[in-house]
Amino acid sequence: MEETSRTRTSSSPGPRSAAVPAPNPYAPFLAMEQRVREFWARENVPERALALHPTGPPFRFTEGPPTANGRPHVGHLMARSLKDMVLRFRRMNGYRVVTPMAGWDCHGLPVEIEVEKSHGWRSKKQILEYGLAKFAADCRTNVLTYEAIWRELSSRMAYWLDYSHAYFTMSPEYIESVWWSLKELHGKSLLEKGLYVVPYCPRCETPEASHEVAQGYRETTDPSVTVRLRRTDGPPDGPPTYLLAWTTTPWTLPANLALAVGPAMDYVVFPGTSGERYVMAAPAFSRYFPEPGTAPPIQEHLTGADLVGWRYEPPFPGVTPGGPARHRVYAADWVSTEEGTGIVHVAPSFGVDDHALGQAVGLGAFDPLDASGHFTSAVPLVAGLSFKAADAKLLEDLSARGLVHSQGTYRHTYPFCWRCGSPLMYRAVETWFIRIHKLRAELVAHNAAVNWIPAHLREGRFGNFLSEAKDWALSRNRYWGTPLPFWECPRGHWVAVGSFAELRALSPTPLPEPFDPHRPWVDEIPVECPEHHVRMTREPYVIDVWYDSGSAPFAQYHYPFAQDSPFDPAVPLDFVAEGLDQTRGWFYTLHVLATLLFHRPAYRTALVNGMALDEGGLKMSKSKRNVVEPLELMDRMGADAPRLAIYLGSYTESTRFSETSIRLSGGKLLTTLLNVVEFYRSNAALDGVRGSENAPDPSSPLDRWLLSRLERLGEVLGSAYDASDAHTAAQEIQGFLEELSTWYLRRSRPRFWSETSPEDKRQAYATLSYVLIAVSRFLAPLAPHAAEHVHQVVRGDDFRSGAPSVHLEAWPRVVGHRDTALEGAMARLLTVVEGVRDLRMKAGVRSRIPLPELVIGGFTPEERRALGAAWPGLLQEEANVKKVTELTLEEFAVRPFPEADWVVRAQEARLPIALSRNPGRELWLEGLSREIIRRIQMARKESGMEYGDRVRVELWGGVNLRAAARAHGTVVAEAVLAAEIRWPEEESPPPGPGVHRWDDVEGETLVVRLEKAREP
RNA sequence: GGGCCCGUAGCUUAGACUGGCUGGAGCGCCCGGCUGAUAACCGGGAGGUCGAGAGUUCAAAUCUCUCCGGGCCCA
Repeated sequence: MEETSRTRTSSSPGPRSAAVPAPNPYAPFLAMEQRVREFWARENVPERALALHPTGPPFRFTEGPPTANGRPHVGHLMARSLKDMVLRFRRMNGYRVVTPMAGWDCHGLPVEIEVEKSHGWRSKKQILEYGLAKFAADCRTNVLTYEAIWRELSSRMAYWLDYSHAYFTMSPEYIESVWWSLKELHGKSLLEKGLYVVPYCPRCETPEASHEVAQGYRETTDPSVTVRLRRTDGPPDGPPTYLLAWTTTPWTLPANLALAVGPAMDYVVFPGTSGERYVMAAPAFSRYFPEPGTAPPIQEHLTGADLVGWRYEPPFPGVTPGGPARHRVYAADWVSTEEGTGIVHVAPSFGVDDHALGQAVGLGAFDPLDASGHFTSAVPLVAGLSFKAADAKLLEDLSARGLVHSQGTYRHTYPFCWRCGSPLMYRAVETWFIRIHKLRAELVAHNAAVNWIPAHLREGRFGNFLSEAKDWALSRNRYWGTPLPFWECPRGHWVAVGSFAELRALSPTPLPEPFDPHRPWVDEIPVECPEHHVRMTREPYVIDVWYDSGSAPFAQYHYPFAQDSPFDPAVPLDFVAEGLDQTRGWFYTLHVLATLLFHRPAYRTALVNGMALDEGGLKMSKSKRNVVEPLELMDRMGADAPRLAIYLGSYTESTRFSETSIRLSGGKLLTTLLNVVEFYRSNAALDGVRGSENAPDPSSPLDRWLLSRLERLGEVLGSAYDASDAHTAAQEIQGFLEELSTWYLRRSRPRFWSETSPEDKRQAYATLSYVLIAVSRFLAPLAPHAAEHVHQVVRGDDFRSGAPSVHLEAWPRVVGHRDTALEGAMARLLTVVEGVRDLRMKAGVRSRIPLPELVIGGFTPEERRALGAAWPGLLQEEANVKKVTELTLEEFAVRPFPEADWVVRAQEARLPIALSRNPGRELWLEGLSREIIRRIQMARKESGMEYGDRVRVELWGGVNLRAAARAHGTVVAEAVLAAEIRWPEEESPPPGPGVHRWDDVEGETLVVRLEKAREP
């Protein structure tokens, strides 16, 4: 890494990091990725990769469209890393990904609100004043605000998507497909218009769907009030009796039309301070009067059924219209006593249960609010006030009239508009509904076939949501969206239009060319009823944007209108992946539409990542200033380190994101890999070797072990990737690289420098290059840049023009290198190696000094056979001993090892070892010669010599050092590439450049002076 | 209030479905070593009430229940 990175860093900083001159520890990553990206761009690798295997089996995929006017965050980095992993693996295995098309979610409130903000508007009315045509144009412009950033995110992290054919949910073709689907649903009688109580945003003046509401729950404090309502049909001479009702929405009290009680529940009657009588549920009584001494006496016990039919005076008499059924007590099974008084205030316009009760007993509706949630003149006291703002004034008035029994505040979670933040209200409005509940059973059945990752979602979060699937409130009283394609005839029926051709046929005038189906233009088309030949009007709504994105699998292809659509209505997608927040978002709408339209599951596999948290495990939010910007992260660390960190971590759970954690996981793996490759590159360059991907057949046990280990890795990876399990894949690769680097390579290093065993050297190169090329493919789905780097460097193509890319290569085939016996035996050998290190430390003899003999006992004949003839040599080098003696367990047990000469490690009963501890003068001198080598190497490095430079060396030292150098002069000269080694006569060296001095080399002083030798 | 997920060493995690050796590894830390990958490598060590408690069992990190803490979702 060192040399190459030094020359490359100058060109590496991206546009954002250019301002920060501080040295970046990830410069090697950045430099590597920069070169790779340039290569990809020059060779059009992404385009070619996406076009691979045009006739291969399809792997069906749909990219979930991000909202095009929002910025990407780290969560998208997670989801996209996972998607990329799966798609790359499939491509490597001959599949045709259908299709890696990017997509944009273009419609809806997010866009409208952005445009409203840009104009500084405060209400929906201002949109109309501005003009719908201009507004739609503004929305269209706003949609792609962040397109460039999204493209950069994809490109920078190497998530290869086809952006040039991206689908837009606002395109006429897309909308036409959505219209087709709506007509289908209409044909199946799954669409219905009616009065439904829905979550309603008064600021946006539109209902929201349950999956939208799910985005916006927040903790909030509301007033909590208990009102007393006087019974009007009691005995005329008795004291007044009051029913106590509790609410946290005082603004709904003017709309009160009834009270509800639990018919089987117990109620008590107790006296007030002025002789009046109160009624509430028995469990509530003990909550209202927790101190036994202060509770009033209970005068009477009643059941709920006793109360049913009572009449009472409404909280706002004269304001709320009366009626024969109104302002009476009804029985309801949903009344609870856990909160409030067990007597529930019923406002049919503002609650699901209230509405249902009103329908059942004929209460009708009374809704004193206008579309924006402001009181109309129906309630003069608060006319013009918004519903929340009216709370205080209404309470004041109730209090003045003596109707407030008690009040306080109530802390609870309450839904707010997921886009504009206004508190929502539950409100009966006229809306179009998809009657999902009718198909609940089918929804649940199809879910059973989905391979959820993690699996618990099937029965858990997603399954629960399905089993109580609510009808889908589809219409929105807004402007920038797919218009609802239903036209109403004045004669009282309506016509669903499923295509532009149908619209054309119903219109006496030709459609404009080109036709934009958005509002207002769609509403300018005159449409005639085919039966009655009168002008029809379109239902004035647009539809929920989530319906748009849920339509992506077919609408992105303009199905069923396009001639060459790859969409097959009978077949689910093979794969989708998004964050956990989409469980009730996109995953849900995909599932619902697939079931309703095609009667099949939407996808076979759904991979769901957890949420991205900050370093301390907290949710990222702008206000906490703990948001990690994915592009900034990659500018600093590159893409592969964060990607690997994602895979290595437990991404199906919430995951912490920080530079530190990424450095320690993904960065570490990457460093190990790059170091191994750099070792290979620098040596191969010196030896003029080019990597080969032909399967080698080496004789060294180390090589054969590595090949076997590689093949085992391939097997595990194959099944892990096949199961979309990036975590296992990444951890396996990490483990393999660790063993490759710290065992195989450490032990094999001398083989690459050998000038005496050319065949062994050739085999080492052949093995290592073969393995690294395989690793580059194993790694390609996870770390696309690093994989390409390895591929280019090891094959010797080195990014030249026309060089093949790893991302156009196939998954490696199994060639039969597996040798489990060898793997087992090597593991045993490793325990011996560790044992020798331990013994050397106990003996106090450093590794550099050779020792005469290592005795081991207990290798089985099978293990010996598996390791082959060469293994004692392996051990000899690793242990730095002159002789390895093999004994059986029995022989080892009876052989004496006197402590003066031996250190023994016998506790490993099945593999005992003994090491002779006294080197003797000859071996000690040999060790000393290696001390000299090491010092000269350090001097070489400090002097900035290149690996291949030949040098002239002058040495000064004591008698032992001289003796060592005399005995091993040739070895020393070879090792340090010395053209000449001299021991000058002068007592001490002249001062000057290239002089290095050590004062304690085994007790003597060593001085080295170096200079570069002239080329011979 | 309900549902789902998570909790293993300072950090990242394996083991949990299918109970069984002394709960394994990497990073970090301490001691020592090594030096043609060097912000690398090797040996040794300290560090764990497996969130807590109860139950089932010859045996529980693992199965069951309760509780605590965190996250997400719902009402």
